[in-house]
Amino acid sequence: MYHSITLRAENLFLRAEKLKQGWLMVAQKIRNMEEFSAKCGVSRPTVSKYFNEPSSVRASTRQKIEAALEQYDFRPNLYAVNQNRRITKNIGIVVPYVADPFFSEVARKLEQCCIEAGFSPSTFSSHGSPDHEVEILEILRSMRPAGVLMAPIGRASHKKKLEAFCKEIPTVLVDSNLEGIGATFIGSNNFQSVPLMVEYLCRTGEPPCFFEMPPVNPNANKRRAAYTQAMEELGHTPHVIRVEGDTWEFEEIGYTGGLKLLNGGELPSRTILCSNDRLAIGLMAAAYELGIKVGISPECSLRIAGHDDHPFSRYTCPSLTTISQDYEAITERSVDTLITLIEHGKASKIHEDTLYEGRLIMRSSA
Amino acid sequence: MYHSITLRAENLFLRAEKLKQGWLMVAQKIRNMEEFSAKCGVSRPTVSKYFNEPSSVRASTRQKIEAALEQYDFRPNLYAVNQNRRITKNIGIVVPYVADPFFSEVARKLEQCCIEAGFSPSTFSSHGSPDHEVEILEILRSMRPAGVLMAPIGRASHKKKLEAFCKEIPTVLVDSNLEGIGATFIGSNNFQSVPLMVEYLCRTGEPPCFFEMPPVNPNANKRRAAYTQAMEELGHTPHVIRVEGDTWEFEEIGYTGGLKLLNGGELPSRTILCSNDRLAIGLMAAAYELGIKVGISPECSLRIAGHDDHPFSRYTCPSLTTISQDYEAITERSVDTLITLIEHGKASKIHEDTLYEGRLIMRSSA
DNA sequence: TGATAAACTTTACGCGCGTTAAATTATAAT
DNA sequence: ATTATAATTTAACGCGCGTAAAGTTTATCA
Repeated sequence: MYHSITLRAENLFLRAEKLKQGWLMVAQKIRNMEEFSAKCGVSRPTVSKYFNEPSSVRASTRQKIEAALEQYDFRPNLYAVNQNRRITKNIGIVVPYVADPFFSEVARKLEQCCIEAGFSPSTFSSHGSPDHEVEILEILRSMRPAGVLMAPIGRASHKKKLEAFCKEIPTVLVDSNLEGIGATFIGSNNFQSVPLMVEYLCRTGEPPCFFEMPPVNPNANKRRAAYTQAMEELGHTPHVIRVEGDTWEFEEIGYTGGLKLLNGGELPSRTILCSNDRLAIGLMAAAYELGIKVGISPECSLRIAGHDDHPFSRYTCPSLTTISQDYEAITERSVDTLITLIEHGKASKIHEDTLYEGRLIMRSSA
Repeated sequence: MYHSITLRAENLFLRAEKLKQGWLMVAQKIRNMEEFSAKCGVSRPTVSKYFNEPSSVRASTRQKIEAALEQYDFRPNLYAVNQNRRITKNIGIVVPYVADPFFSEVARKLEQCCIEAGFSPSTFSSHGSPDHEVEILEILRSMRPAGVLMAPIGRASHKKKLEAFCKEIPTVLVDSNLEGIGATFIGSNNFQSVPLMVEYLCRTGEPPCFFEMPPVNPNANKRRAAYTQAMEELGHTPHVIRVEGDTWEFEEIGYTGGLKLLNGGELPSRTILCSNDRLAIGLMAAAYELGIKVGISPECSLRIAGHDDHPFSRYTCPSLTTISQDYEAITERSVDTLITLIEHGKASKIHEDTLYEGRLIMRSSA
């Protein structure tokens, strides 16, 4: 939408300015759209129109403006623009914990989609703290965004404040759903992905137990429920192992919990399905430390599987068998939905939640 | 002229408001500072002063304002504020790749420091693309930030554009230095940390060879040089192994490069020092796949060490021996430096670059 | 060629706030 | 109580741009 100035053009300009001004070595800066429109030979309202939508002006006019843009380095003042537009072109993106590679990937893809759609994304991380999440909402409100893409922390989120926020600003929930909050929810279908994994594990060895931490978000709950259901449907007894921990340091939780579990000797199954990859990574570290071989090969005594296809799960030792969420589809669909919501108002609120299916990624840990 | 019109309209509005308040007890929405100051019983300029610096108004006045703040949630319009302030309270943060946990940690800490100092950070990730890095600079310029904290991509960065940017806006370089660009540089001292590791490795086993990818940034170059120097000082012959790859998927590069290397059979040493942890993680995955035992215990045939203390390196199998950079010190110092730069102008440009020392983290991989 | 629509120019208002100067009031110190 | 000082109020301007209305030019098509 806005045009960047090439370095070459800048240098040419500087040279021309120096020649023109002779003794004054100062390059003339364009201070505002008024000055710039004078250089264009086009009126300010037309230049304004151009910046809002280049195709809305005549081709000949556009050429004049773009020629000037190459010579003079001008961009409309962001704050003046946003103050005067009844609605900004900003989209807020909120993730619960950006240091979690899963969410940094999600954030990256969301950003990309927003930019492609002509919006300006601003990404925030709640850093795992519900208070900080609420603070972000405050900041967002002061940004008057056109809409918000939000992956909430989950169970600990301050739901009433979220709800109030969503009523004010079009918001699409991503990854983790909070019933009745936001215009729509887009995420993955745990009741498809988890049974897929359970079935695979049962088919290839001992039926799995389920390794989880206290459910910080609805996904965790759903995954446990999906596990139990799948096991029962296959005629097996489900076993859920819960470990303590309420931080977002999932690897640490999986590691310390894993040490306890594996030392205890009362393992209900030699196949462990973890509620997410980060937990699995911690558990694998614990197993390694205890000299327990993990994997599908005959000499191994433990199988471990995860969920999410964490970017590093490809490089664990052994590589982690997991479920891959359809990042691309989820992020694209989220942005699309939000934009129609922005453009067509709440009329399109009829949107049903969208759930994408996960893919089984068979590697060597299970 | 138009003020009278505004005032009249406002009176009408207030009257309507009184009616409404008598009817229903709905908390009225404040539209601007004018309205809010009326509710406070304080003049608008004073309220304005309060928001810029609460301690600059009398305690009794502050109480009035804060009492009103509790009743009517009002925040000054972000865009109007920033348009009118000669300089904003924004600080731009740029990292080369936010999906790299090292940088997401750095970004998180930088954000935190900025907030504590009363500034509003905006974080951007170059996503490993120099073009995108330049685009971010354009966006940043339009944000008129008070200053910028920048971890550049490095070798591939468009240096001239960075240089031009830094001349315009106070910028502190973090993590990766570009000679002559920016006001100061703050990072860690590779010529201390790498020798520390080399010495440790030599003392406890076979002197290491150095595993690196094409140096994407000055750090990589310095680490190699530091390795070579340290080896020579200890009377050993340095061996540098370079693997190909120009993306930011370091694990993948380490993995494929590692497979080739370890299959080749021409390994110069059974101890490998990697130029960073992510590369080491990939290499370890390759070793695992080839059935090569990594670690310090007697039955292992390969030692691998990294650099950076990547959040995940604690949970690799085996856990990764590495160098921990002093994140806290680096980020705090960066923000401090930037703020003095902002407040005292370029007068304080005398700042020398600051290098922090790394700590040896002995785990079980080497 | 003339009629009509489309694009443009001119003029002007308003957004919400920072900021300043002068006048006023509150507080502290003598 | 008087004075000096600090804090506040009042009034007003300007930031840079979106936007609207009315008049003018340019393009389009018969």
